[in-house]
Amino acid sequence: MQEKLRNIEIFSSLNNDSLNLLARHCRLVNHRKGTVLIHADKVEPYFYILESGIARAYSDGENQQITFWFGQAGDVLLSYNSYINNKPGYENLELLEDSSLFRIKLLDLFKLYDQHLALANWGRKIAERELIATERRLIDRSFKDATQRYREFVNQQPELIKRVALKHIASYLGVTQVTLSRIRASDK
Amino acid sequence: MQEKLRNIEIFSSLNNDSLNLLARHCRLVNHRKGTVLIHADKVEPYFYILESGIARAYSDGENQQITFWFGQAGDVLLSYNSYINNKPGYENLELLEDSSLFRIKLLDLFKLYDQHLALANWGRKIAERELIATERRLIDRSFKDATQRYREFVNQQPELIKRVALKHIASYLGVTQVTLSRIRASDK
DNA sequence: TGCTACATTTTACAAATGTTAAAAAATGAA
DNA sequence: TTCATTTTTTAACATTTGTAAAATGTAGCA
Repeated sequence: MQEKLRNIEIFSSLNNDSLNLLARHCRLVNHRKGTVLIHADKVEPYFYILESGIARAYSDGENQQITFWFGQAGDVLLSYNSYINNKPGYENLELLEDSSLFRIKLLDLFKLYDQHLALANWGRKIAERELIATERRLIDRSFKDATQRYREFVNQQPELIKRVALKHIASYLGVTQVTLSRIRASDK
Repeated sequence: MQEKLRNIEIFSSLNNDSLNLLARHCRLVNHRKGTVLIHADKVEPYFYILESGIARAYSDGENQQITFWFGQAGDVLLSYNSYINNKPGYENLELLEDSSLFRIKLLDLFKLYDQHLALANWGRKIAERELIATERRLIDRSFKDATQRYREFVNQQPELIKRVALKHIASYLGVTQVTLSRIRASDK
């Protein structure tokens, strides 16, 4: 198992001992496109690391769903809200393609955090990294208009543009699908 | 020092030993309103915990500044980008009132993270908590219009409304000051 | 092939927000 | 207080984005 994990960027800061500890609790599972791995209205017992495939995190509103995160191979799929507050939250996690994932029990992760310094710091860095990315997106909503945000998304996430439905990308960028269509039309 | 720290909510999960370790590196400093404690174009050597006063984090654009975070007594003032990537970033931190703050050298914090399990987990939880708050704000930008965002801000942050200039609150909410004025006018 | 469901684009119109400039109000210092 | 500065509001107009509905495109399947 640890050979497979070793290839994933997010584990590169871990030495072999720490990685083995994680790997011991790790199981490789497959799920089909459309599977909702994490439900907003439940406290889910697992977190995942994408081995292959694409996922999105979304939040349900009255009339719409907002996609606020995309995950690709190597990314951690984790409902931070349910995991920190031990309560159902606002995050759903859905697979947008048939995927294979490493699955780990959250209880095991917590135990590792409480026993193993390197893993606690690894978990800290994952959250910090995600925080910076989210903060930047929030700032970009103010600094950049929808057209700029779309163009940068195209440049920075060429894989996602190819493989993800535009309706999801529209809500990720903070506009309606109609607006996204207009942007794309004027970009030709 | 640790008696003072003990009163701060963010330290409540730490036992006395851990808190003492932190307190040993902690110095209480005072700064005047308007002081920029952390500059986006520098790698700053300290992080702070607000003892009293109010602060904002902002990012500079060509024609405007975006305020993306407010801090009040008990909050951690930290440039995550500079601290994670060890590079200048996008975050400025300015005091909006005369303030007193606990100041700690980031190098000391890093050492503590690498040596002390409880503190590493403490740092992890701070980042995770901040991540959830930021994620929610990003989602709210899509789900709620400016009027709703303003009203919720008023309800949830009554202190900030009283003490912070509206121009900063406008940019925090993701609208121009003119729009915020209109919302306030129609709310009477 | 033709049917079905779903995704995307287009259109026309409405609503929200931005821009610019100026006036009014509030703040702070001498 | 008075003056100068800054903040906030108001106004008029431009632009962007949203909404709803129809048209078109696409993929899978019987």
